[in-house]
Amino acid sequence: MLITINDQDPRPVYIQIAGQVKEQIQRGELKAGDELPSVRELAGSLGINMHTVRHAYSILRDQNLLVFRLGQQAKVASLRSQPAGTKEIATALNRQLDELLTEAFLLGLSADDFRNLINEKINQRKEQKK
Amino acid sequence: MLITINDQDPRPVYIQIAGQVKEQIQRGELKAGDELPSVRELAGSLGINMHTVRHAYSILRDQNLLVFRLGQQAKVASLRSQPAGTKEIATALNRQLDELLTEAFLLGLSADDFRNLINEKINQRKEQKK
DNA sequence: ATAACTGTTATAGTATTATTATAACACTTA
DNA sequence: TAAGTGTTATAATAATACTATAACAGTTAT
Repeated sequence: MLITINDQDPRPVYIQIAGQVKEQIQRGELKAGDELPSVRELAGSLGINMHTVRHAYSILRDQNLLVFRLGQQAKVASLRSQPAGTKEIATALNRQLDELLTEAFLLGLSADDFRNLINEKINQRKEQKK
Repeated sequence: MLITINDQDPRPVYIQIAGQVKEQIQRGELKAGDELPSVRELAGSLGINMHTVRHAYSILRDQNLLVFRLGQQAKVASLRSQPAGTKEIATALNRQLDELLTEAFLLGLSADDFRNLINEKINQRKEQKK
């Protein structure tokens, strides 16, 4: 669990932490059931307060990415246990995709350029899996 | 220029404004050279302070989306006049695309699912242009 | 020229949010 | 029982966001 705080980053610390943990989950570096460092431990190693870490974790719990149980460390949630369902998340994905497309076209990319870019990235991932 | 402030939104007002203006530029509702409402005018209609609007505009200027000239209202920048060049923006696009891909795959989408989704969206845009 | 607009800069004060500091509580595990 | 979890509560401090005024420098139209 490598978490760093960037003083130059204008975003609050708890957002930075939540973002980094989220990324590690999305990248598969943290898998369902994996334990996170305790709020006191992470806070200690980062030199910040316990509650700031807790705040970060709580946000991810609200997004159903983490699961808390009293007396135990926070764990990465299993994907199936997302009560929000795929529906809402899919709409979020749609929105993000729309934004990305407009941005790409703004940059002067053609539809084919974009398709090629996508294919490149997909192939990169396939190779990494090998 | 329809700009609204959502009190429920945890993000600061200047971020909300900057975000909405940015979206309108990306959607083509605001085109290069279009004038934005003056900071005093927009602030007045939103019931907020001049400097808050200015802060929002300044962020977009730093992103090379707006151009300021003393004595004149802020204008939407022409895309070619982005000194940062396509390079940095392209890396931002790359990063966003990576995040989106991981998120999509997390949701269980296959590579083909994703390609189909992209194609649908591209076709939607082509139809809108007609 | 002048009046009425622009954005710019400066200074200050207030309001809100983020962070820290302590402490006690409830629960789990060894 | 002891040492580790997250939880809750309260309070104080630090940092950020927002407002309030005012003056300045440039533009545009009268």
